[in-house]
Amino acid sequence: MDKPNSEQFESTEQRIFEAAHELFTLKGMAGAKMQEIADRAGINKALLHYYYRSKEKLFEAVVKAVIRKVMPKFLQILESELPLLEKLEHFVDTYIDVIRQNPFVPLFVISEMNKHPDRFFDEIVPKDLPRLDFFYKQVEEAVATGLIRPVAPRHLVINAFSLCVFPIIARPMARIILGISAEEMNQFLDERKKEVKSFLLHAIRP
Amino acid sequence: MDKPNSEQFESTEQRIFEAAHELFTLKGMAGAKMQEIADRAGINKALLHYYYRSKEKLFEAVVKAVIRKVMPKFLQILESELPLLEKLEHFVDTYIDVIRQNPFVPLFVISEMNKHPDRFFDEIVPKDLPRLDFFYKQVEEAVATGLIRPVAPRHLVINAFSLCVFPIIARPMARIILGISAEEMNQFLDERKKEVKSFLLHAIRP
DNA sequence: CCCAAAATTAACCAAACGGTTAAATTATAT
DNA sequence: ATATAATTTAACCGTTTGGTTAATTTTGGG
Repeated sequence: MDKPNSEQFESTEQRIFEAAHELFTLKGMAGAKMQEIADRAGINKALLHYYYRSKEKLFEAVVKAVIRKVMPKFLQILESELPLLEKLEHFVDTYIDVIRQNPFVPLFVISEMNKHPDRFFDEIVPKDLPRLDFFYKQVEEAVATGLIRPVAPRHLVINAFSLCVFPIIARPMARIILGISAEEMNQFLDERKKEVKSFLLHAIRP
Repeated sequence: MDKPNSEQFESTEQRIFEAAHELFTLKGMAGAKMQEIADRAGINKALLHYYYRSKEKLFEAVVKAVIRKVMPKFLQILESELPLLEKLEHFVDTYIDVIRQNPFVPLFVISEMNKHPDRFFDEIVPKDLPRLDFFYKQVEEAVATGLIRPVAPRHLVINAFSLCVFPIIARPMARIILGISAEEMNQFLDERKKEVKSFLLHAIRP
């Protein structure tokens, strides 16, 4: 007999993980309840403890997976072989796209990192994260050849991240600051890729 | 007889509010517990319900006070009579200062706004928030006179906010991205005011 | 000094929570 | 087919949580 359930093709463990991912990113560790996760996964609550021993373990699994998947992705763009200006444009385009598709993930990561900084540095963040050595060198060379004005490479990185991430994760706050409707806000975010690229490149031109 | 307690000069209601403010901003609504708040305020748990009827009411009181105090402050800087470029520098200086002194408040506001957007727009955000009409006009004039290159005023506002706020609220994440120690991160944030001002002004120069 | 109102507390309660257990069901290999 | 292991469930347990109650203490005005 077939089960009456809908998603037959993922394993129970996967279903649990996805439900947990959804609710943890939406409500945080304390806000998401085990029963809720079980309901969303369409299984009994005891199964959560069968596959993941405790709430903390389940939470850690989600956080670890998110970080290990997302973090290297963007550092790799910065470490790629593209010319500096193209690279910055590519970074903005792909980063804004991904964050708009998963708007809750970055805020979740930032929040939980602030609540338990030690855990992250000790256990969760992968030790083999790409360093930005190549990118830094590239910036210094661009400064030396006069392609761009003198800028501190580390600040450039953080500025690029800030301009991409913040308006999306702080979307309701931005709406209030600008005093615009939800539709206007959507339009505003649609303009962002172009505006951020322009802003970044103008900021570093010689 | 004097009470053995330390802060004699604030009312009980104030003490409760401050304890709640501290714990809510630190742990969020779900993460902060009523007993914890009572302990920190040095009073019996029932007093929380005596002064504020429920956890939600207490939470709302804190959120409302924070927003009503912080939000107009910065919009007013943008609406002040200063010349545009000085105004932007002043904005960056004061904003970065305030956020570094209360690093958890903006993340708290952003998080809770994302969790309950409706409540904020309906109940919490003051209806008389300053509009940025004067600032927008000022930017357009500066563009017309050639003081700055053509920029979309609303994007300029959000860019300024992003560059100031994000590195501070995402401090642990920034540390990981940059791969630097806690002390280096402090130094990095110390450099921020100068760097952001420079970055902003270079980005909009003609 | 007295008394009514306000402030504060200890004890308690029901619901929600994370977690466990033992039994039942399903899958797997022989 | 059958025995064994893996999976799933219903029922339960102790603790924590937000909230209440009734009694006690403190306060302030007449």
